[in-house]
Amino acid sequence: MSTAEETAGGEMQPWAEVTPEAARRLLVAAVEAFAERGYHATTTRDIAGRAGMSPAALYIHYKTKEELLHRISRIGHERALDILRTAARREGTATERLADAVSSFVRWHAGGRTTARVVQYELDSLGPDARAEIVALRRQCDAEVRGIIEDGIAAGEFEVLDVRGTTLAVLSLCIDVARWFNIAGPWTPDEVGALYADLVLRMVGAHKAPAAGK
Amino acid sequence: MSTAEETAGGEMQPWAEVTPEAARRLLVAAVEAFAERGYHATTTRDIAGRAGMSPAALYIHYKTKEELLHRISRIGHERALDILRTAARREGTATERLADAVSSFVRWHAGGRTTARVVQYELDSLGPDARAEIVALRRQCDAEVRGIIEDGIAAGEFEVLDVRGTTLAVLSLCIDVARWFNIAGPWTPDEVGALYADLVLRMVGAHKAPAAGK
DNA sequence: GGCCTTGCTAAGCGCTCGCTCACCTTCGGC
DNA sequence: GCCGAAGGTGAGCGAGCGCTTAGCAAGGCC
Repeated sequence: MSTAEETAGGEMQPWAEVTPEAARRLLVAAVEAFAERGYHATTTRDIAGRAGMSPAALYIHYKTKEELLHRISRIGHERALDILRTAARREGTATERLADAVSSFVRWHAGGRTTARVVQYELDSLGPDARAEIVALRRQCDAEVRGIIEDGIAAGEFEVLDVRGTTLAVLSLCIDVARWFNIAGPWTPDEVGALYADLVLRMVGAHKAPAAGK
Repeated sequence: MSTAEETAGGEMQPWAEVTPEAARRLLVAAVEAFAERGYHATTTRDIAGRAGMSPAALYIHYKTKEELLHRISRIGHERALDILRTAARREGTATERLADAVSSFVRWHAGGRTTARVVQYELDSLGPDARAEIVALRRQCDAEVRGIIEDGIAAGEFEVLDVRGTTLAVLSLCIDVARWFNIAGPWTPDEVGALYADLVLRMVGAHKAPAAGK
């Protein structure tokens, strides 16, 4: 299984780039708390407590509570874009690349559900400047997926009525995995990824099956 | 266009069942505020202000802020179930009924985006008892859609790998409309409903087109 | 050994939150 | 014209919020 996320230069430890260690502990604690209760319902005391520190320690490493959300959101979106971009630009037919993109993206949303929830659903809690930066990253995600679909249409592999709408629906389907996964059913991230890749290929009217990719 | 929502006994004024009028005004104000900022970021002063009343007036009609969310969520879910049930139990082939269910359900999420956002995304802000009641309604929504898909398979109209997973994906796709609609693109609720009905029929491998339904 | 710098804590500031309470209208019944 | 109920208000309570500040322990440098 040589799929997008292993070859994207991504770390296995998703927050390894955050230093020093105390700042990373606080950030991981914030991800968990935000995913569980939501940004506004999470207190700085809760975050510091989960990291085993006093409330004041948070403000040595971060200027505000919102900066924590901003850094989480930016790193998460960069990772998401990385996954999609790697799948979009690998070799192979549009069918294979779309299946890879969807299964990788879904696996990320299912496996890292805590992170993905924060990344995908707490966007409105950011201030205008931070939100604008993140929205730009999201548009790039959209462009990568739309690119694959347009390639598939040009190559005669896909049959799509509305490229823009179908792109949005494909991304929407993947993103919403972060909301329901692990609440509803007994699937592994791999299983959901495979199922969703099949569903998406049907949505774009792909003519031939992907190359046995999981 | 004789589709689910017109024949479901639903009101055109969605909150008509809430009386007296002051209680309804407060509830409508709460829906708007919750949809804009989220439950936890909304203050009781904000809700009362939007309704043109003093903060204390809220507590004449509702015991707590959470009771407001609970009532909104229950009425909204009952409406959603109503839409799906009407489409599921009308006459017609499984293909026609599924297309009707999806397009009606999507139109409701797109058109009443403020309400749908609260209903679909603020579930975790409810306490355990209220949440359990709402989750039961959601399971009934799931059962209605699964029923149509199983009918379609039995009738040889659909080809589906995983009934439970596909059902979940169909509902997920529709629900997520409440998150992105009116942010991303220039579609009307009708257009999104029609596009999504087509996409979902592809997902279930429907063999013949639906009967010209919008 | 004296002395900064770094990373942290205990205490608490100012503020706003959900919610309450004492009181004030308005109005139908008689 | 008086009365009680229903529906409203202004002021404010206790609690908890995001964030700040004064001070402390530890380690490298001279």
